[in-house]
Amino acid sequence: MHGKMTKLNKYARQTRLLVAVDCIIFGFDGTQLKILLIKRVLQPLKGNWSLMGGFIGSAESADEAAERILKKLTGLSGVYLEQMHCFGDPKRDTIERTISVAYFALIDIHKYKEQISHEYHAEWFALNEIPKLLFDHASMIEMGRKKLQYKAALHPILFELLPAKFTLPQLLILYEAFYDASIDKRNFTRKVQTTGLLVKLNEKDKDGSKKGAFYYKLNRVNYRSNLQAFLYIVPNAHKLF
Amino acid sequence: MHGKMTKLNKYARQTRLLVAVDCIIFGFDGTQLKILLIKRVLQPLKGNWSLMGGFIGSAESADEAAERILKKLTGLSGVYLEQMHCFGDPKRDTIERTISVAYFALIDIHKYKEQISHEYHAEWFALNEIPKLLFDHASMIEMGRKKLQYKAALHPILFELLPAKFTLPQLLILYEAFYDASIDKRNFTRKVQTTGLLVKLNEKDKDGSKKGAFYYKLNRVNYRSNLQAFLYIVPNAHKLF
DNA sequence: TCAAAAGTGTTATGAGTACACCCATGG
DNA sequence: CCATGGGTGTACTCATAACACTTTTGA
Repeated sequence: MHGKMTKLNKYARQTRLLVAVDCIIFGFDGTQLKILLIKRVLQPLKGNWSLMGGFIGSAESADEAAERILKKLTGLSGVYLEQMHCFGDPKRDTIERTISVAYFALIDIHKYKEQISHEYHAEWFALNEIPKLLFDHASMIEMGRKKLQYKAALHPILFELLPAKFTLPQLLILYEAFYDASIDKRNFTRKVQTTGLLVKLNEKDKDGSKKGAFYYKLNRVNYRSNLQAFLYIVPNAHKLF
Repeated sequence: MHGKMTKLNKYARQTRLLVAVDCIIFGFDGTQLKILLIKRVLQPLKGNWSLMGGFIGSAESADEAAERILKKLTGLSGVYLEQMHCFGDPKRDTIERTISVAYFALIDIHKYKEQISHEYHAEWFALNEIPKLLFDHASMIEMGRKKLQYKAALHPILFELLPAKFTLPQLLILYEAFYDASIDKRNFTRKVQTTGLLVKLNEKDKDGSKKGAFYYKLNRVNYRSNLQAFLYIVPNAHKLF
């Protein structure tokens, strides 16, 4: 009994399945946290809103497929992209059984705008205004929101949603929007400052006020080494869940 | 252009893949954290140690497949089982490309012993004595260990590794073993007691000492409602990562 | 009686929280 | 000069951490 023979015995009679990747793409427009959805222009299921997704090709890994798909829609690569969960219900895809590996991506919404491709009829939706979605995409988004809330309460990943230069008031608004809570300005800025993640720039954003708010950028070195560390930026984080 | 037609266009030409589930089964023997591995007795790759796994059937979800596979090896159902990560490298399985969804399970090692099936040549291995493993199973275990350490630092899930009745010294030893650290007994017991997760029984375990240690059991109601809450049982949890 | 493990209380430190006023500027 | 948003300091509270002795009992 050689390998090929046994492959027939053990592997060959198994069912092969379609395997897809779906991307939950988060962005922040300065006021609200939003998700990028596409509208299907082709059959099947034309007209349905859905997450951006696609099948895993025969020579690519799931991570590579997610990057490819994200790039196809946004033009962006090298952005924060994390595998979230594998959705395996046999009835989740109504056309043919498909396993889907959901990823979530955090992007700077402004970078996206420059490179938007209209081919997919993509639109940003606020989290509380998500339209009816294809298949189980609504539960994917719900899980994505929860997991991101969980993770961002412990780790400084929301910076990924901001441009390279941002102000402390912008950062505060982002956290307040995402956790739907008002956060004390003084405690917040102190906490963020003591993390050592920020570098103050000699430049002000005068858009939001007459006085202007200083721009900051990330200290990328400290950022990378602190991504795994617990940094409780959100107040009362331990009571959140 | 109707649905069937488009299914041919869009779905039909996609590659279908084998999709498997692998289970990282953790147990605690009173001294060490261990993982249950099986030895393949058939070709292909006979003699290799590996995680317990199997292909996802055409009518079952990934979660159901994981439960089925866990039950096949341990005889146990209703145990703690959580999806961990989907491993999708096209070269990870050397026989045929297979996507694998890894799960981790926490079981009471003593329950298992009663129902062990010798069919799979299963053995428990301490985490620092894992033999060479099939495919990418070593990295699955490594990720499993890390994720479990992370999660158990925040949530009281290690109770799943203990029998229904356990003593505080046993619990302490479990945490010390898992985090390879010595933990202050007084702080530990106080912290655990104040969680409200434990019910003290009027019975002592006299195995470990002459004096005997009181047995406790879980308050299942509080346990379930606190699984999502942050409970920092491990000291210096925020410096761990 | 003694060895071996179980059980328990106090103090100190530091992180988190609550809270209110001055600053800078453009209109 | 004033309205608007930006920026900062202090005191209190509570959770965590450090630390050592007494109790029980079988051999």
